[in-house]
Amino acid sequence: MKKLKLYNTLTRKVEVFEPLSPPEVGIYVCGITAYDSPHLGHARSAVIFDVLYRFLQYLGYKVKYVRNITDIDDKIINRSQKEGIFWRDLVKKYTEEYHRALERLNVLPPSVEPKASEHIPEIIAFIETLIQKGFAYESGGDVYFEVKKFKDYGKLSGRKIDELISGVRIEVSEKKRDPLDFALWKSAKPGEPFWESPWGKGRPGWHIECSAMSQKYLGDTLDIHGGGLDLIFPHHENEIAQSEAATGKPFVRYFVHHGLITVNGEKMSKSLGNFVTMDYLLEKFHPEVIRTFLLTKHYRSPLDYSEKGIKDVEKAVYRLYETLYWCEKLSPQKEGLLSKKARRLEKKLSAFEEEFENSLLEDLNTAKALGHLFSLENELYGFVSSRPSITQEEANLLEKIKEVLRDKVQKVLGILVASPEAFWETEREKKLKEKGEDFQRIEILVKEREKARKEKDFEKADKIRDELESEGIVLKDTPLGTFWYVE
RNA sequence: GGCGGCGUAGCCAAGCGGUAAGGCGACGGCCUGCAAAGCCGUGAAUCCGGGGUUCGAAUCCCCGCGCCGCCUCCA
Repeated sequence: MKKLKLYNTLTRKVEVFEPLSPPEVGIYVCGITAYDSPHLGHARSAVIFDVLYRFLQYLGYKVKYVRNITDIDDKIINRSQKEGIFWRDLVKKYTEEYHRALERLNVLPPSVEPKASEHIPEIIAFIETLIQKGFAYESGGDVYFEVKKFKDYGKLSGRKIDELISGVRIEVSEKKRDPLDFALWKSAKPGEPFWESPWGKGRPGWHIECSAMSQKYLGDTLDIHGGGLDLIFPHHENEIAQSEAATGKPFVRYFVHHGLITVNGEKMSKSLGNFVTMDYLLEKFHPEVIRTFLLTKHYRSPLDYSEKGIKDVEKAVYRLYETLYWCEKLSPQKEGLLSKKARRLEKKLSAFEEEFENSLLEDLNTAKALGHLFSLENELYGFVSSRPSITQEEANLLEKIKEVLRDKVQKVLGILVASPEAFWETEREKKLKEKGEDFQRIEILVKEREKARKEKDFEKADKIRDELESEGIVLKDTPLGTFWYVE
């Protein structure tokens, strides 16, 4: 089996990935807290780990992928009280919105998607273990984890306990023995949702659910634990403390953290108000364009969002689909071997097969993999757009290319999954609708112009072309006919 | 202040010690009824600045400058 290299936040190095018991791999990823609409950042997280999930399977691993949903916490309670909605209804609404967006982005569902509220017994049992082992204490209906008792605290984020103590920004509570201690269980105030527990009515703290649920579904030691960079501290640090204190075993072998989406260089977030919701983006751009955009940069780097950035990627994706469109249209009409150009294409294809895989093996370098894809596409486009007919051998080559695209690009990157016909149909209609244009009318004009050109009525043909151009419609005449798209 | 990261062509972005992928855009020639597209080709004397290590550095080390993230909920 080929070896994947992954950057491990625990060691701050790129390491060869060796699961605990191959070919099984257990992955746990922090999903969302369902209290508001998902934005591009949430989508990036889901898409990155989706590619990891797919690629590990491609390499031959048997992957169990767990991605949780936090469905009970302070933000959810606040929001539901503010809006006067039952908290479960609020969670349902945003979870559905999240799922809808991911489905359109062709993100595979995880093996399990556990919710905190459905694992209260496991969470309570976990907390009881921590109390028994002396790592946690009850205080006025709350339960806290005593950070000082866990000597490895800070090993993930590179923080030292003494330095953290001087930090004054941590919420101080008289119930805590130490400001660093964090809540495992919070007692319910009147009107708040609650569950019965040995410490009275209350709800779990945020960090404990991941320790309890990951253990339930994946065991004491996870092969991979993922999430955004912003979760390193305190969330993942606290998870390590809880889980290792409870089991005495290493919690995670590889911590994988991705970079955040920025806008003008600043983190996209609710508090800055600079976020774009997935509903908005999906309305505006084809899901594959968004997915491709999210893969154009290495997962650990920040990705700056701008509409221009997505537009650039859209053009590249358009070309990909135009190429595929012509591929479908070409059929063998003559005997014969490969032309010089086709031979070059053949070479490019075998280079691509190797490079594509190598790129992903190197710490999941999707940006590089896409680079190779575009390079192959360039050669393909040149071949396909310049000839009205091909030979049988050349047709076989095209079939081979399509097969490679299916096996690699579709399967692992999760893009180029639409049929070219369908892609262009939805894309043209959507863009025309935005402009208030009628699809049929454009189709008729394009056909009329083609007819006029055949009859050498160039005056009429040019008039139509000018008219369409002024409406933002781009025409491309090729040996196979006229192709058009909306800018 | 502590910890971490980033700075590569007009814009986006790979590159991780062996002589600068790819995308968007630009330019020249060919092709074309004319454009677009296509074809062929051009484009970073050089990787924020300055030192150092090395036969060799965008890549490693040191010092600056600039930007960002985390240290509080956050993908």
